Amino acid sequence: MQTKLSKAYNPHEIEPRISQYWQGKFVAPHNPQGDVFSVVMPPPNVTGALHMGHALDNTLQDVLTRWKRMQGFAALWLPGTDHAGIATQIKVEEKLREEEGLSRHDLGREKFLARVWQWKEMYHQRIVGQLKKLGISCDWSRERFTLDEGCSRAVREVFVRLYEKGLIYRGEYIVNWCPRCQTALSDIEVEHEEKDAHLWHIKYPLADGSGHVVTATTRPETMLGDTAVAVHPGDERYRELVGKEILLPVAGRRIPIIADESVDPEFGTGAVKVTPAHDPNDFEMGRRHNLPLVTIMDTRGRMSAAAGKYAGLDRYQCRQALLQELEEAGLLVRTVDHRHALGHCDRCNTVVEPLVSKQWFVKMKPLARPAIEAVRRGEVEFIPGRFAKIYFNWMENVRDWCISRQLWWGHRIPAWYCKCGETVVAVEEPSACPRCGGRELVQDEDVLDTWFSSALWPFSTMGWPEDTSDFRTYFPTSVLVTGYDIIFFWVARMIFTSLEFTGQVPFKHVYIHGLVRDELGRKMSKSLGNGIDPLDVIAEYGADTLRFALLTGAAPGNDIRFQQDRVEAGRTFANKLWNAARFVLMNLDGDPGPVAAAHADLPGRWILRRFNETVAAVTANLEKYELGEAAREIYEFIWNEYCDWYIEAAKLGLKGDDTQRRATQAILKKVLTGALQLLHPIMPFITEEIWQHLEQGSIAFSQWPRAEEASDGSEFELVMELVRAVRNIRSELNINPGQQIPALLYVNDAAVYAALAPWVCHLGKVSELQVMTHGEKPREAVGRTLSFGEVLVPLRGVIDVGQEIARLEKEKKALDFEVERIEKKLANPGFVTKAPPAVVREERDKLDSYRSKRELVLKRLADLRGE
RNA sequence: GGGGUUGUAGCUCAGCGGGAGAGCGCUUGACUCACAUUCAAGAGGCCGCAGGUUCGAACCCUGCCAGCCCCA
Repeated sequence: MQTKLSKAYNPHEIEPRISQYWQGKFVAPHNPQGDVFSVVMPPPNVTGALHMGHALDNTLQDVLTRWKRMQGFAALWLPGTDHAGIATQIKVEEKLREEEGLSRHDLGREKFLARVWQWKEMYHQRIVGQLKKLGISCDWSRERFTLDEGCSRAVREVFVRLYEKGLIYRGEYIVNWCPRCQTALSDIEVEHEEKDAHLWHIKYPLADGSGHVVTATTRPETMLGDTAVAVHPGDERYRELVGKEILLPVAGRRIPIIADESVDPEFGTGAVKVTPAHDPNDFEMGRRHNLPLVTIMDTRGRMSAAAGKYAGLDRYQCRQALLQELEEAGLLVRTVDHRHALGHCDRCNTVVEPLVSKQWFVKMKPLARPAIEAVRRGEVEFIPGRFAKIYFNWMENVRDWCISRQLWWGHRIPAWYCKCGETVVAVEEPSACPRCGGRELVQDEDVLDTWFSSALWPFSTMGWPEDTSDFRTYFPTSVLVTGYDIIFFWVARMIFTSLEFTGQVPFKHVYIHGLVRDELGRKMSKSLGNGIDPLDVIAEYGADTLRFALLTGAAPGNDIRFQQDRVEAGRTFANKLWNAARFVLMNLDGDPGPVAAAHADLPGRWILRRFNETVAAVTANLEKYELGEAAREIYEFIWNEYCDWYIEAAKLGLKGDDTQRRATQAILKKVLTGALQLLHPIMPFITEEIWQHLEQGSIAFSQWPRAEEASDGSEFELVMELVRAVRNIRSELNINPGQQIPALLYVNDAAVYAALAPWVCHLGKVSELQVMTHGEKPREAVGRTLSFGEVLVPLRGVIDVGQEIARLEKEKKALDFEVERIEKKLANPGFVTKAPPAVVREERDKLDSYRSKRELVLKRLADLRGE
């Protein structure tokens, strides 16, 4: 036998070759005519390798992009990577410490940055290689990096403009500080974790010696920085004491008792110590009451000189020592178990310390308002829609964004300070101070939050602030595809920066997906060691299979469990398709030409109709971003209809005369190539490979199939019903699938059904199908009631009439139930008058069908019982 | 405390107003000339619980129970 394809599907032979073939083919047109589709890739961090989440995210984008490209859109998918400030810096610092025992300070800023660039080059290469293995069709000629020249220019431009508008400011505020990373963090970089802890009740004596107040705190060590004690103004217990003074134990300072609405009288004792320099709420309270800031901790979480004798101790050591001293002094009233949330650095998991320091902030309220409205008006649409609620919830309560980081790896803040006290904020380094003319300007040491540059990604990558043709053509983008975990970090920020600087939304749709979890539903993480490397899966099963596994069986926005079973299902599907193609190729001799509708046989007409219905269904699902449903739809068509029914039926057509043979070949080919096209966005490699055995050029640039009006072919469904009935009987009688059996078909119109006989005999392994309208029915036969008649398989000697009677009894009971159910429904006047006429008609048809089936069953029962 | 989300076949999940579905697993039979990574037949579900809306509810609404997530 001569075949053009190997017997089993082998992705490892195909995928690298096809990858090579695609090289450079997905460059988006410059200045295109017609409709445009554009996507910017959420840039992976250059910290390390890609994980399953990236595989999912990029698969989704690739499906959309390939589909739109095939639909004839000028499609741009712009790739890139993110410098990932703090994450990357930590990695390089770790490496430096492990391999050379050096800190970044040992190297100095310049040399350290050179190392980070080396790291970046290496990991960037790796990431690009991984993305290519996934088979994604992005435009590598337009690849960007958040720290490249263009993006950096955009960052400075945005910073300067916001500063000039008063939307960026610098000031001393309390921020989240990571004592390990030695930098400020924004609110959302802090992860809250519930932990069992204690609430300590501490006696604070009044300065006039007339008594004391008991305060409750979870952080006794900060009492050294207390500058007040606060109670609720309406709290009768303490009314008399407001305005008096406390003599702060240990520190020996006098501090006032104040009244503030923010104190919860129900919490603890109703009196709280106020430490404006070490607690965000207290900081606010301190501003309201003009309390001084007493900072008693340094940036490493150690007690500072202001902590007196406790100076130099770690914050937790200090806590223990201080509690002991209070205990001994009889000031520790009681210790209560208490559960509360503690903030942790999302990069290194160290407990974050609220600290007062000078940082840069973005004023959020004025920027958030238009961003909320744009989503409310539907200019940006979240898919699924529920994620808009999450967005609103955050945006409406957003606080100012701390954007400075005490790191080296990132965009240096474009602010310069002069000895005269002047601050210059500019896109380019100023040569002299505009106020005093001094030339010794020093640039701010800090860099910007990574997300500051990410926020500009959809337009900075298109060339903004220049008015480039890409920017004019491809911005705003069509859709952003990303996970729900970064709606706040990224999506929200892109929307407001884009509205502020381009006057347009950055994307029309936001397609949100879930997280990829492990087989047990746990988050994949390094510490658990349960991560599955997408490259391992590709190495074993191929990228198509991985993509298929990620797409199927998941609803938009929901988390996915990554299951081995699903991957294997993908592989068997690929193999199935491969072998279907193999069959077709084996049975084509040259190009069969276009389908001649007039010569299409019954199965041919049927599969053409089903193909067109599938085109419509797959396309409609893709329009709705129901990618998993689209995948399921094409999967079922290929496997259950094309392979299981049409190919089997076509074997008969191929044995016919030249006309029949040619017509069958044409349909086999047309439906296969069409199905390949529908599947191509999902499984690009295998479809490209098979396509090239059948057609010219690349499937990636072929035209997406259109649903055409096709001949009906629905009588083939009668064949299918009949064949299933025969197989069913065969199974009941334990007859081998290979053995031919005779069958008798009783129907109203013999001529119509006699035409179906060849297909029934072929597919059902029926030796002879006798079609009749009346006549004696053999007693020793097993039957099935059909929607259009009755089929009997007569086998003298093998058949137990008693068993057949029992089976018929059972069937009668089931039909009685159905008939009764529908009769009741139709007897209900409410149903007949209020339900849509089509539904009522359907029910009537069903009733007729059940009744006539029951009739047949009853008659057969009577016959067998000899009544 | 606020917001979100999930509860459907043994497992993992689709479906989300008019006759309960898929993959895997399980049972039975078959090496049928594209494919045993296969084919055929089958077993298996008060669609979390209780109310409500509706001619009709697994699907919409409310409450409850159980789980998960985010924010404070």
